[in-house]
Amino acid sequence: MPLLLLQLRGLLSRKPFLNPCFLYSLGSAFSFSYIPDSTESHYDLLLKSADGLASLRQIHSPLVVSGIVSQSIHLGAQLIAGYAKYGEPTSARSVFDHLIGCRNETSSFLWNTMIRAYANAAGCSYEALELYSLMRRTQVSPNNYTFPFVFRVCASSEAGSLILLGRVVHGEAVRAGFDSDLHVEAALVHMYAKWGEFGDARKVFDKMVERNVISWNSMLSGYTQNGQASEALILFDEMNDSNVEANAVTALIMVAACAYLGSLRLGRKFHNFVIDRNFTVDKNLHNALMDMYAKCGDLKTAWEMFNSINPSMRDASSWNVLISGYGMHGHGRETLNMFSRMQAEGVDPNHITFTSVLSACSHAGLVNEGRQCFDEMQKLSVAPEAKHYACVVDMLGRAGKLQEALDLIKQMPFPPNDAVWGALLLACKIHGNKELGQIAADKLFELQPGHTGYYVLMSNIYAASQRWGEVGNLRQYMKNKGMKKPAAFSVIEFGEEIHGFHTADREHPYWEEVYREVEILAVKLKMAGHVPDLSCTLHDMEEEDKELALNLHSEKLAVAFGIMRTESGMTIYLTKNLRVCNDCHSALKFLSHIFDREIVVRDGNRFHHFKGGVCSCNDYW
DNA sequence: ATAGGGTTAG
Repeated sequence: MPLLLLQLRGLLSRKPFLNPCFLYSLGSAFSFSYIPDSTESHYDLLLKSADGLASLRQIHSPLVVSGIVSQSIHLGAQLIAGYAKYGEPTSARSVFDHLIGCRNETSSFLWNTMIRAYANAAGCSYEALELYSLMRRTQVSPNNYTFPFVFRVCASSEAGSLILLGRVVHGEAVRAGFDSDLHVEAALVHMYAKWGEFGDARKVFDKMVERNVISWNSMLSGYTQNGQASEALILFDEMNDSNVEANAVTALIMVAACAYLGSLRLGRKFHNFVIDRNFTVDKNLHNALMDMYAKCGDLKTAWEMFNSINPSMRDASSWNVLISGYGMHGHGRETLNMFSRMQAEGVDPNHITFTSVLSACSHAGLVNEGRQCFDEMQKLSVAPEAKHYACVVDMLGRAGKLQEALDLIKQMPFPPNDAVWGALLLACKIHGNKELGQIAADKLFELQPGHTGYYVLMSNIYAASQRWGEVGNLRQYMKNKGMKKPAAFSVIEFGEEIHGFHTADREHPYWEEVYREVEILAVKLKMAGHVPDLSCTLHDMEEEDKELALNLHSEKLAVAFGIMRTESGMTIYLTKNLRVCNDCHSALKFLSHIFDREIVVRDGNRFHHFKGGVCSCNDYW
């Protein structure tokens, strides 16, 4: 055993804080000639303690010179994994190519390591898949370690829709006989669930002999990420009935599901679940809980949770959750104050922070502040992305500065996406600008031909300027393509009860009573001065039908039910999947005054707090 | 000698 190795071992056992790489560079600096008799285990130790790209490269070159790397796939794999860890897949690949070139290597191990290196590196999905395909062409067999890496690549969001390829590889795993391996199955469940292919995910999941918490979590998060949070709740009950115990990750996913649904009661239930099970509340879970309280209308608790974090432990993500929470409730000034405090406390804002701040400015109509913020982000070298442009266009557009919004779009250094044009289209609908709206719509129909919302917006713009012919054409087009206007849906929660209402709902068990209550409310509203806004209905109806249709909007049914069923003075919490229409917004303001109740509504875009006849959004939404 | 799940915007 060479001297250096003995010394290293000795030193390390006595002083474990000493990094052998440091000693090694010391040795090189004094020209100790240890390299010629260095051994595999010597390098093994060095590689294990390499703590950065520089030290890795330092070890790499003598390894090549001595020729040891060509003899040891073990060392080669360590180098590959090391380079991958420090974000250098290209260097990893050169080691791999060198080894494959000189060794005629047929074991799968090195290939797996290299595929993993690509799978973990950002933006290397294509390389990972290409290597997998090369592996098969070179007659090296993929094994139970290979498939999970490949499925993870197919599941990764940067890789677009790789689900088809995933299915092909799934077939290959079946033929190779690895499809009932626990890890392969878990990776498959994750991949299918991630892409919302619940049938296939379920098929793999159901036939797993050993169904563990990881696979359950994959299914649950798949549902939540694909907008099916209520399915996640159902599955969670199923999990409870199984013999698998939920863990802190399960709780995190479920808290996020409640945030999505806007259900404070369920959110609290899962918070208690975390406490009862004594789960460690790490930073992520803490943030998820804060976010849930903010998104369920309970800003006070979100704020308290934020304050319970030791100030020195507050990082960008905890600030981001708080800032976005205040922003979506329309508290523009407070949001900007928090943004300043964040910077004063030395936390660097990131792209998410700026999205939240810009959107807060948009909600609160703080145009100048928003413009400043957009300039500031570029000074802080946070590159504006499409979502930031979308927020600014939204902000300018809502404030009626449509031309400025269009000018900004034209100045963008990359092609605007659907979010940007969508913001402009919405602004055109609010301000009734048919010409600009047409420009935005043409782009959107090209970019997202299947997105129903844009057609609905454009037809609203035509309708507002009485272009019935064009309204008809658009509707006919949608009908031909089988596109349906998304159904409005409102949920009201009180005590232990949750009730959902569609537009003109006749399925709710108490719909007849609710309809009677709505009629009573309509009379009270008129007496108080509310004028029904008939523009919120389809044009080809009789006038009286229009008024009736307005009264059956889902939020009116839900609020009527709330007024019937809850004690006077109690705050009413509503969640709606789409934006509130003008007529409902006005009606809710009057109702909050007539019944002297606070009504909190989370619509598809933001919160409205109705109290004493006014709304926290100042009619700006 | 290599393997699986998670939050934050709109």
